[in-house]
Formats: sequence, structure tokens, C-alpha cells
Amino acid sequence: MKDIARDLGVSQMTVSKALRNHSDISEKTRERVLKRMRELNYQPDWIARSMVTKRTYLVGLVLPDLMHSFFAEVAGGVTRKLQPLGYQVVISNTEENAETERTHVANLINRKVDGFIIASAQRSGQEEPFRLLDKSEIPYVLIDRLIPGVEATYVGVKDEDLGELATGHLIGLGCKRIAHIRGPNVSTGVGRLRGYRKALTKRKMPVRNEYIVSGQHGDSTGYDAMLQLLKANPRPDGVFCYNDPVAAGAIKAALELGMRVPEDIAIIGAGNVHYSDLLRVPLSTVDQSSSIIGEKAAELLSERMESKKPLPVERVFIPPRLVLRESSNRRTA
Amino acid sequence: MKDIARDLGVSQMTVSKALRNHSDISEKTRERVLKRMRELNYQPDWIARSMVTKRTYLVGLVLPDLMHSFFAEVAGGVTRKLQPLGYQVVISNTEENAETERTHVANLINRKVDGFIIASAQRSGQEEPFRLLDKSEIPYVLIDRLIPGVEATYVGVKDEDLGELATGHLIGLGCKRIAHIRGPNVSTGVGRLRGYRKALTKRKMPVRNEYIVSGQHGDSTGYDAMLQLLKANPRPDGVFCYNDPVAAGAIKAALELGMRVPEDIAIIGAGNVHYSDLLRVPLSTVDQSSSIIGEKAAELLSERMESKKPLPVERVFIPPRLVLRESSNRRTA
DNA sequence: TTGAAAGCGCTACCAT
DNA sequence: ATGGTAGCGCTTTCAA
Repeated sequence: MKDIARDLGVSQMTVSKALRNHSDISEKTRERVLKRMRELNYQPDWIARSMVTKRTYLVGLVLPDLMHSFFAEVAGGVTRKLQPLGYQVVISNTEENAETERTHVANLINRKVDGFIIASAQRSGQEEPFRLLDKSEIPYVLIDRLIPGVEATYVGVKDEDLGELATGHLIGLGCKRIAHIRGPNVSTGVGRLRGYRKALTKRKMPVRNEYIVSGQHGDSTGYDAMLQLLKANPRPDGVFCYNDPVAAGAIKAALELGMRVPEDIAIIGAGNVHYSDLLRVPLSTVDQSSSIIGEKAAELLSERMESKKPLPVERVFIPPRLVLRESSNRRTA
Repeated sequence: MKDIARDLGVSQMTVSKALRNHSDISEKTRERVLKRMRELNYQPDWIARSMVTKRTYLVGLVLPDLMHSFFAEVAGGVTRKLQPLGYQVVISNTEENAETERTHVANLINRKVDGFIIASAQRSGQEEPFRLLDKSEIPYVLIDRLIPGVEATYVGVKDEDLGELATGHLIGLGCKRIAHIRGPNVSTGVGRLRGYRKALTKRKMPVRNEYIVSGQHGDSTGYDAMLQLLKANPRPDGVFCYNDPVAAGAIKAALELGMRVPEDIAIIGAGNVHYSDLLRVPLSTVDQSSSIIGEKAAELLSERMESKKPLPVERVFIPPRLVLRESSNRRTA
């Protein structure tokens, strides 16, 4: 930058302003500066700039599991929106570990990212990362998972509605003994479970504890959970699974035990991941508009990053939507 | 930092050194500094530090498609290795677009990342990002895809071997008319195609052009490619697909047309993505050790980032490994 | 073992 | 429309 100024016989200031299309710099000078800049192949130093402006144009995207394509899609939505605005996205994969999440968030705060989008792996009662965030005054948006006790802008579905929708669908199919493979102890897991209970209760169907087993994330665990479920007597004839990966594992287990899906047991998941249609039995699911969640979150965050004063907390709920495929394709009994 | 110094009646320098365990600062002083640091909840400013040290502890990870779980797994491997060393990983998703890749790489160079790991979407003849990189002197490691004309450290499989292995397997099964759904015009696509040809030629089997169709990435395209393939007369009885997502689509198409897999047509993919076992027909595939690729690349890169002088170019080839499942489970004819 | 001075590359602020 | 001064928060170099 100094070189350009020297070469052109103007001050460094003029150059600095010209490069940023600052208020009133004559067209002519700007042209000259830009020309020389290209000649020298000069690129402004983001770090030095950040140091004085206090803006890094970095955004932290904190996700529990990149391998789960729901989150990969969210990440796609976020970057698609944020890149054109000049932000770079730093993805932190917490592997569903609250402690990892805490350190990553602390790190990113030190790095002075301009904002956060977080699908948190914190269990209830652990709000430390959010206290750090609030203290740092860096704006952030929660996605997918709400954290009790944390008042923050959020984008996601109402998980209770999702659970009720899925369970209600199974009931409508004529299933009499509906089980649930539940997720982890975060708002999504808890909410979907609550929706499941609610749907049953509303129709005056009993909620049986042996029909609720834990699945967590991943494929093999859905498999294990289903094996356990099928030990119950009588066996369930419908299962609402916490998410699609779990459901995929569940289908595998059911088939291995010689059951037919959906004839003997109907199965529905959640998330509508891209390969659900290609599974052993194409999977009915509840779509959560994953990439829209990412885009919307990016939008809300960028408003908050641009704004001088803190913007009000906003909660955006995206309506869940049934996607029916073979795994629940059954005539009403 | 100044505050700590003032409070303790020492110089800012002493504090700076104490915090970095610099050479010889008395134990006592260090303790005092650390204590006060915790009290004030002080965190060093990475940006200011970067400005003078010229190290950002950021690594750019440039991938063509996060939705493809092969790359998601690679990303997992990379971050798992790099986080503990104090690096943050900035993931850039180029969506298989050479132009996007170019701008992202340029951006990240400006941001002074310390190194790059790249699975490039550049087609042959486009080496611009790499010329930028070479000029910037930032170390980088290529993964998965080699770029002709770019001499760089690389981690991946020998795609020709992979193609030969997969095709050879189909031949061993007794398939007589083996087709290939080929990938994009990058080293992986080209190499696998070459391996396919080689395997056939070696066994003196004919290479028929109508048995080679283009699949690209994604699910529906594998589906489309298979539909096209099945118009051939006679129909192929074995297909080697560029990767698992393509193969998943291909299976769907074959089944829809009433063919049995593997009885009428055997199918094999590549990449061993995590859901391959859960597909309509569990998919035989060639494993590429995706997360090991990520880890190894991270290792090579960190050596190069720590080293003062440029380290020699290294090429690490991970041997491909057959994973046999139902989609190619057939008695030898 | 500790500290003072200088400067990294840029921009904010205020003058001209 | 242009420029001078100061300073962001840290580290490096060299002196005490």
C-alpha cells in the first residue's frame, strides 16, 4: 500500500480510501490506484484491517455432526448465503460433545469471529458457552436445537409438532402399537418424544415405556435400538424414529429379523436426508427444510452482524412436512 | 495485557513472555501473571498476535461437495488431527465449480491461512489456483484428486488401481458385459475409467462405448445414467460406478426396471460411504479410507507449516480395498 | 530476569 | 478531495 502511494505520489490515506470506495475520492485517482494495485498484484491484508476495524468477516458454524447429512445441508445453506456477503465460514465439528463445543466456541471468540450459528450439543443445565457468548457481545443464532434458559434467536422446527405429525401419521395408518426410538437429551430429542406422547394421548392410546428406547445418533445405534424394541411382547407395529439415520438402522434390524416393512411394521424418520429414498425400504420421513434453516439463520445473523445495536431475539419456526414413501405405505387396517 | 502489567507492577513485556512460557521468566512472576489473567478473564488477541507473527493458525480445507459423505469423512479426519495442534479449519465448499474454487482460494490466501488441503474441482488445463498458491508460498496438500501439471504433495488412492480392482471383481464374478458409469473429468474420474478399461483389456474382453456413460456426482444422475445404460442391447450384466452415490442411484433405476440386483446385474461403487450398507441392495464398494486420507493429509500439511524451509513433495497412495456386500453377491457363472 | 522502543499494515479522526 | 497523526494489541530486538 505504501508502495502504491509512493509510486503515485499520493498519500497512503488516499490509497486506503480509494481501495474501499470511500466517500469522495476522485474517479481519476481511484482508477490510478486500482491500476497500480493490479500491476503490483497487491492484496489488502485482512488481518491488519481486522485489527483496527474489529471485524473479521469470519462466522463460526458450530455443528454436532457433519457426517449427518442434515447438518451438511444446513452448512450448505449457510455458506451459500454468507459467502456472497464477504464472510468466510469456519465450521467446527463438535462430535456431539459438550466439552469440545465449549472449547471451540471459546477459541472462535478469541479469534474474534463476527458471529455464530450453533446447533448445540449442550445438555440441559450447561449453558456455559452461551454465557461466554453473551459476555462477548458477539451475535449468534441457534439452529435446530433450543437451549433451555438461553434467550436467543433461533431457526428450526417445532419438534413437538414434528413428533406429533409423524406419530399421528402412523396412527392414521392403523398402527395400534406405536414405538419411538428417541434421540439425545437435547430439545430435538425431548420435543419429538413429547410430540409422540401427545399424539398417543390425544387419541387415548396408552404410552408404554417398553416402546420407548434410546437411539442416539448414527446408524448402528438405530439398529441396536430396534433389536431391543422387537423383544417387547407384543411387538410394535409402527415406529417413529428420532431421525433418518436412526430409522435406516432400524429398518435394517427389522428386515434381518424377518419382519416386513411396512406390512408388519411401519417406520418413519425425520430429516429427509438425501439418501432416504435409496434405502432398503424407501423411508417415510418428516422434512425439516434443512438448507432453508441454514439460509434463514444466515440471514438473521447477518442482520445482527451489520446492525450497530443489538436486534431483538427472534424465533423462526419452519413447519414440518410429511414425506411419504414405502416404509409407511400401508392401507388403513 | 496492559492491565495485568499495571496491576502487577511489571512491564507488558514480562506479561507477554510469561503467557507464552517464554525462555526465562521466573516461576513466581509467571504464576502471578497467570493468576491475574484468570481473574480478569483475559484472552490474548489472536489477531494482533497474527499481525506480527504472520501465523494465523487457520487452515483452508477446500472441498467440492460436503454433501457427499466421502468428503465429510475426510473433513472429519482433517479436523481431528489439526484441532489439537491449535489450528482452526476453514471449510470451503466449492460445489464442484472451478471458478468458485478459484475465488475461495484467493480469499483464503488473503486471509493468510497457514496452509491448504484441497480436493480440487479444476479441470485439466486450469491450474490458476495453484499458481496463486505457489506464488504465495503457502504450503498445501492435494487430496483425492491429482492435478496434471501441478507438482504437489498428495494423499489419495491410485484411481487406476481402484478401477481395475472393482472391474476385476465383476469379471471374477462371471459378468460378461461390464459397463461403467464414469465420473467427472478429474483425475479420479479419468483414473477409474482407465482402470476399468485396463481390467477388460487384460482379460481380452471388448471395451464397448455404449457401456460407458457419464454419471457425475449426486443421486439422480446415477439413476439417469443407469436408465441410459439399460437401453443398450444386450444389456450389461455388471456395472462399476464412479462412486457410491452414483451407484445408489443406479440400483434404484435397475430395480425400477424390474431387474434383480445382483442376479441380473451386479453393481459395485467406490468410497464406502456410511450408508452403503443400508441401501435397497447393500452396496459392494471399494473403500478409500476416507478419514485416514484426511488425517494423513493433515499430518503432511502440519509438517510443512511448522518447517522453515519448503519440504519435498510427497505422494502417499492408500491402497484401495474391496468391501463386498449383496449388490455383487453372485456365484461364479 | 526484565524492560523500552519500534513496528506489523491498516484505518479513524480531524485538518487542510 | 487529500493528508497527517495516532493507535489497534501484540511481539521482536536489543539493552539494562
